[in-house]
Amino acid sequence: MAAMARAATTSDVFNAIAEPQRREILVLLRAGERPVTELAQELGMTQPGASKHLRVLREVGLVRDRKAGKQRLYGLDARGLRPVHEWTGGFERFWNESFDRLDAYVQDLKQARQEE
Amino acid sequence: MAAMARAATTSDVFNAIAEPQRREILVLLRAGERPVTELAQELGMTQPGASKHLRVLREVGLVRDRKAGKQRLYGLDARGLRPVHEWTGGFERFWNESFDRLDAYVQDLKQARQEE
DNA sequence: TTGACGCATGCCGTTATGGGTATACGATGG
DNA sequence: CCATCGTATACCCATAACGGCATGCGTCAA
Repeated sequence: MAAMARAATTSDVFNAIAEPQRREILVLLRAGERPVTELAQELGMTQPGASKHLRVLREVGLVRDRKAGKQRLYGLDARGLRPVHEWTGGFERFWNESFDRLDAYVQDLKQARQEE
Repeated sequence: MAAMARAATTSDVFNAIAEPQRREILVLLRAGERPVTELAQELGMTQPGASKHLRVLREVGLVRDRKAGKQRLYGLDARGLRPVHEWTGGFERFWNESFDRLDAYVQDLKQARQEE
Protein backbone atom coordinates (compact mmCIF):
# COMPACT_ATOMS: atom_id res chain seq x y z
CA MET A 1 0.00 0.00 0.00
CA ALA A 2 2.13 2.79 -1.26
CA ALA A 3 0.24 6.01 -1.73
CA MET A 4 -2.74 7.10 0.24
CA ALA A 5 -4.66 9.89 -1.33
CA ARG A 6 -5.98 11.46 1.80
CA ALA A 7 -7.25 10.46 5.18
CA ALA A 8 -10.77 9.23 4.74
CA THR A 9 -13.26 12.03 5.21
CA THR A 10 -15.33 9.47 6.96
CA SER A 11 -13.12 9.35 10.00
CA ASP A 12 -12.26 12.95 10.60
CA VAL A 13 -14.40 15.92 11.51
CA PHE A 14 -11.90 18.34 10.01
CA ASN A 15 -12.30 16.56 6.75
CA ALA A 16 -16.05 16.30 6.99
CA ILE A 17 -16.44 20.05 7.29
CA ALA A 18 -13.95 20.72 4.53
CA GLU A 19 -16.82 20.31 2.09
CA PRO A 20 -18.78 23.54 1.61
CA GLN A 21 -22.08 21.82 1.02
CA ARG A 22 -21.69 19.80 4.17
CA ARG A 23 -21.12 22.99 6.08
CA GLU A 24 -24.28 24.38 4.58
CA ILE A 25 -26.18 21.33 5.70
CA LEU A 26 -24.96 21.81 9.23
CA VAL A 27 -25.99 25.44 9.20
CA LEU A 28 -29.44 24.55 7.96
CA LEU A 29 -29.83 21.94 10.65
CA ARG A 30 -29.33 24.53 13.34
CA ALA A 31 -32.91 25.52 12.64
CA GLY A 32 -34.13 22.04 13.41
CA GLU A 33 -34.52 18.57 12.04
CA ARG A 34 -35.20 18.09 8.39
CA PRO A 35 -35.85 15.26 5.97
CA VAL A 36 -33.35 14.55 3.23
CA THR A 37 -35.47 15.78 0.38
CA GLU A 38 -36.05 19.12 1.98
CA LEU A 39 -32.35 19.61 2.57
CA ALA A 40 -31.57 18.65 -0.98
CA GLN A 41 -34.10 21.10 -2.29
CA GLU A 42 -33.02 24.00 -0.11
CA LEU A 43 -29.40 23.50 -1.07
CA GLY A 44 -30.04 22.85 -4.71
CA MET A 45 -28.60 19.40 -4.85
CA THR A 46 -29.92 16.03 -5.81
CA GLN A 47 -31.41 13.74 -3.24
CA PRO A 48 -28.66 11.14 -3.59
CA GLY A 49 -26.14 13.91 -3.25
CA ALA A 50 -27.67 15.09 -0.03
CA SER A 51 -27.88 11.55 1.27
CA LYS A 52 -24.21 10.99 0.65
CA HIS A 53 -23.15 14.14 2.42
CA LEU A 54 -25.44 13.29 5.30
CA ARG A 55 -23.85 9.91 5.51
CA VAL A 56 -20.42 11.43 5.92
CA LEU A 57 -21.72 13.78 8.56
CA ARG A 58 -23.40 10.89 10.34
CA GLU A 59 -20.26 8.80 10.32
CA VAL A 60 -18.24 11.49 12.02
CA GLY A 61 -21.10 12.03 14.44
CA LEU A 62 -22.12 15.53 13.42
CA VAL A 63 -25.68 14.56 12.61
CA ARG A 64 -28.04 11.92 13.83
CA ASP A 65 -31.04 10.50 12.08
CA ARG A 66 -34.39 9.46 13.34
CA LYS A 67 -37.04 7.58 11.50
CA ALA A 68 -40.35 9.34 11.31
CA GLY A 69 -42.69 7.15 9.35
CA LYS A 70 -41.81 7.27 5.71
CA GLN A 71 -39.31 9.98 6.36
CA ARG A 72 -35.94 10.10 8.00
CA LEU A 73 -35.25 13.24 9.93
CA TYR A 74 -31.71 14.48 10.28
CA GLY A 75 -30.71 16.51 13.27
CA LEU A 76 -27.61 18.34 14.31
CA ASP A 77 -25.17 17.01 16.88
CA ALA A 78 -22.59 19.72 17.01
CA ARG A 79 -20.48 18.34 19.80
CA GLY A 80 -17.96 17.13 17.26
CA LEU A 81 -17.30 20.70 16.21
CA ARG A 82 -15.99 21.58 19.60
CA PRO A 83 -12.52 20.11 19.03
CA VAL A 84 -12.23 22.14 15.86
CA HIS A 85 -13.24 25.25 17.69
CA GLU A 86 -10.70 24.57 20.37
CA TRP A 87 -7.93 23.71 17.99
CA THR A 88 -8.35 26.94 16.08
CA GLY A 89 -8.70 28.72 19.40
CA GLY A 90 -5.16 27.64 20.14
CA PHE A 91 -4.07 30.17 17.54
CA GLU A 92 -6.17 33.01 18.83
CA ARG A 93 -3.32 34.98 20.31
CA PHE A 94 -1.69 34.97 16.90
CA TRP A 95 -4.46 36.92 15.30
CA ASN A 96 -5.37 39.08 18.26
CA GLU A 97 -1.98 40.55 18.82
CA SER A 98 -0.03 42.94 16.68
CA PHE A 99 2.79 41.37 14.82
CA ASP A 100 5.25 43.28 16.93
CA ARG A 101 4.06 41.65 20.07
CA LEU A 102 3.83 38.45 18.17
CA ASP A 103 7.47 38.63 17.32
CA ALA A 104 8.28 39.26 20.92
CA TYR A 105 6.25 36.26 21.89
CA VAL A 106 8.08 34.16 19.37
CA GLN A 107 11.40 35.32 20.67
CA ASP A 108 10.33 34.32 24.14
CA LEU A 109 9.51 30.89 22.94
CA LYS A 110 12.85 30.56 21.21
CA GLN A 111 14.61 31.58 24.37
CA ALA A 112 12.61 29.12 26.38
CA ARG A 113 13.46 26.29 24.06
CA GLN A 114 17.14 27.07 24.11
CA GLU A 115 17.17 27.11 27.87
CA GLU A 116 15.57 23.73 28.20
CA MET B 1 -16.12 18.80 -17.10
CA ALA B 2 -18.68 16.61 -15.53
CA ALA B 3 -17.53 15.59 -12.09
CA MET B 4 -15.44 17.66 -9.78
CA ALA B 5 -13.69 15.73 -7.08
CA ARG B 6 -13.64 18.35 -4.40
CA ALA B 7 -13.05 22.03 -3.94
CA ALA B 8 -9.36 22.63 -4.34
CA THR B 9 -7.51 22.53 -1.05
CA THR B 10 -5.58 25.38 -2.52
CA SER B 11 -8.37 27.85 -2.23
CA ASP B 12 -10.00 26.97 1.04
CA VAL B 13 -8.68 27.17 4.57
CA PHE B 14 -11.11 24.52 5.76
CA ASN B 15 -9.61 22.18 3.25
CA ALA B 16 -6.05 23.15 4.00
CA ILE B 17 -6.41 22.23 7.64
CA ALA B 18 -8.20 19.01 6.85
CA GLU B 19 -4.79 17.38 6.47
CA PRO B 20 -3.38 16.21 9.81
CA GLN B 21 0.22 16.87 8.85
CA ARG B 22 -0.58 20.37 7.79
CA ARG B 23 -2.17 20.96 11.16
CA GLU B 24 0.99 19.68 12.77
CA ILE B 25 3.04 22.10 10.74
CA LEU B 26 0.91 24.98 11.92
CA VAL B 27 1.28 23.90 15.52
CA LEU B 28 5.04 23.69 15.16
CA LEU B 29 5.17 27.13 13.62
CA ARG B 30 3.58 28.64 16.69
CA ALA B 31 6.98 28.34 18.27
CA GLY B 32 8.57 30.41 15.55
CA GLU B 33 9.86 30.43 12.03
CA ARG B 34 11.52 27.37 10.65
CA PRO B 35 13.20 26.22 7.46
CA VAL B 36 11.63 23.47 5.44
CA THR B 37 14.19 20.85 6.25
CA GLU B 38 13.77 21.29 9.95
CA LEU B 39 10.02 20.97 9.71
CA ALA B 40 10.34 17.86 7.60
CA GLN B 41 12.67 16.31 10.09
CA GLU B 42 10.59 17.14 13.13
CA LEU B 43 7.47 15.74 11.54
CA GLY B 44 9.12 12.71 10.04
CA MET B 45 8.38 13.49 6.46
CA THR B 46 10.46 13.99 3.38
CA GLN B 47 11.59 17.43 2.33
CA PRO B 48 9.46 17.46 -0.81
CA GLY B 49 6.53 16.36 1.28
CA ALA B 50 6.99 19.23 3.66
CA SER B 51 7.44 21.66 0.78
CA LYS B 52 4.19 20.59 -0.77
CA HIS B 53 2.23 20.97 2.42
CA LEU B 54 3.81 24.32 2.99
CA ARG B 55 2.83 25.37 -0.46
CA VAL B 56 -0.80 24.61 0.25
CA LEU B 57 -0.61 26.49 3.51
CA ARG B 58 1.03 29.41 1.77
CA GLU B 59 -1.59 29.54 -0.94
CA VAL B 60 -4.40 29.84 1.57
CA GLY B 61 -2.38 32.38 3.48
CA LEU B 62 -1.77 30.45 6.66
CA VAL B 63 1.99 30.70 6.42
CA ARG B 64 4.38 33.24 5.03
CA ASP B 65 7.87 32.62 3.80
CA ARG B 66 10.93 34.75 4.01
CA LYS B 67 14.20 34.20 2.33
CA ALA B 68 17.12 34.06 4.69
CA GLY B 69 20.20 33.46 2.61
CA LYS B 70 20.22 29.95 1.33
CA GLN B 71 17.29 29.08 3.49
CA ARG B 72 13.63 29.90 3.32
CA LEU B 73 11.99 30.46 6.64
CA TYR B 74 8.33 29.69 7.05
CA GLY B 75 6.29 31.53 9.61
CA LEU B 76 2.75 31.32 10.86
CA ASP B 77 0.01 33.71 9.78
CA ALA B 78 -2.94 32.42 11.72
CA ARG B 79 -5.39 35.10 10.74
CA GLY B 80 -6.95 32.73 8.25
CA LEU B 81 -7.93 30.42 11.06
CA ARG B 82 -10.19 33.00 12.55
CA PRO B 83 -13.08 32.37 10.17
CA VAL B 84 -12.92 28.69 11.04
CA HIS B 85 -12.96 29.49 14.71
CA GLU B 86 -15.92 31.76 14.24
CA TRP B 87 -17.80 29.34 12.07
CA THR B 88 -17.52 26.56 14.58
CA GLY B 89 -18.33 29.08 17.30
CA GLY B 90 -21.68 29.53 15.63
CA PHE B 91 -22.55 26.09 16.90
CA GLU B 92 -21.42 26.66 20.43
CA ARG B 93 -24.87 26.85 21.91
CA PHE B 94 -25.61 23.47 20.42
CA TRP B 95 -22.96 21.76 22.42
CA ASN B 96 -23.50 23.79 25.58
CA GLU B 97 -27.23 23.41 25.83
CA SER B 98 -29.67 20.59 25.71
CA PHE B 99 -32.32 21.29 23.15
CA ASP B 100 -35.60 19.81 22.17
CA ARG B 101 -35.23 16.94 19.83
CA LEU B 102 -31.84 15.87 21.08
CA ASP B 103 -32.77 12.49 22.30
CA ALA B 104 -31.96 10.42 25.32
CA TYR B 105 -28.59 9.61 23.89
CA VAL B 106 -27.36 13.08 24.62
CA GLN B 107 -28.96 13.11 28.03
CA ASP B 108 -27.24 9.88 28.88
CA LEU B 109 -23.91 11.28 27.96
CA LYS B 110 -24.44 14.32 30.13
CA GLN B 111 -25.46 12.12 33.02
CA ALA B 112 -22.39 10.01 32.59
CA ARG B 113 -20.12 13.01 32.60
CA GLN B 114 -21.70 14.51 35.68
CA GLU B 115 -21.27 11.31 37.58
CA GLU B 116 -17.57 11.06 36.90
C1' DT C 1 -51.55 -6.34 -2.62
C1' DT C 2 -50.20 -2.81 -5.44
C1' DG C 3 -48.41 1.80 -6.13
C1' DA C 4 -46.32 5.74 -4.81
C1' DC C 5 -43.26 8.04 -1.95
C1' DG C 6 -38.74 8.83 0.69
C1' DC C 7 -34.42 7.62 1.05
C1' DA C 8 -30.01 4.82 0.65
C1' DT C 9 -26.85 2.51 -2.24
C1' DG C 10 -24.30 0.95 -6.24
C1' DC C 11 -21.87 2.00 -10.25
C1' DC C 12 -19.38 4.99 -13.38
C1' DG C 13 -16.47 8.73 -14.80
C1' DT C 14 -13.57 12.62 -13.72
C1' DT C 15 -10.57 14.99 -10.82
C1' DA C 16 -7.83 16.01 -6.79
C1' DT C 17 -4.86 14.33 -3.33
C1' DG C 18 -0.71 12.67 -0.92
C1' DG C 19 3.57 10.19 -1.08
C1' DG C 20 7.85 8.87 -3.42
C1' DT C 21 11.80 9.71 -6.35
C1' DA C 22 14.40 12.31 -9.40
C1' DT C 23 15.59 16.67 -10.86
C1' DA C 24 15.79 21.71 -11.65
C1' DC C 25 16.90 26.06 -9.55
C1' DG C 26 18.83 29.84 -6.72
C1' DA C 27 22.22 31.13 -3.48
C1' DT C 28 26.57 30.53 -1.25
C1' DG C 29 31.34 29.14 -0.75
C1' DG C 30 35.59 27.93 -2.79
C1' DC D 1 33.35 29.07 -12.70
C1' DC D 2 32.19 24.91 -10.12
C1' DA D 3 30.48 22.26 -6.32
C1' DT D 4 27.25 22.14 -2.79
C1' DC D 5 23.49 23.13 0.09
C1' DG D 6 18.46 24.17 0.69
C1' DT D 7 14.36 24.09 -1.51
C1' DA D 8 10.78 23.79 -5.11
C1' DT D 9 8.89 21.19 -8.92
C1' DA D 10 7.83 17.58 -12.14
C1' DC D 11 6.36 13.18 -12.78
C1' DC D 12 4.20 8.81 -11.49
C1' DC D 13 1.19 5.87 -8.81
C1' DA D 14 -2.62 4.51 -6.06
C1' DT D 15 -6.63 6.00 -3.96
C1' DA D 16 -10.30 8.70 -2.32
C1' DA D 17 -13.57 12.24 -3.32
C1' DC D 18 -17.98 14.20 -5.75
C1' DG D 19 -21.54 14.19 -8.92
C1' DG D 20 -25.03 11.95 -11.83
C1' DC D 21 -27.99 8.20 -12.80
C1' DA D 22 -30.33 4.06 -11.94
C1' DT D 23 -32.03 1.01 -8.71
C1' DG D 24 -33.13 -1.32 -4.37
C1' DC D 25 -35.72 -1.24 -0.11
C1' DG D 26 -38.86 -0.03 3.40
C1' DT D 27 -43.20 2.41 4.54
C1' DC D 28 -47.68 4.14 3.99
C1' DA D 29 -52.17 4.66 1.43
C1' DA D 30 -55.83 2.90 -1.19
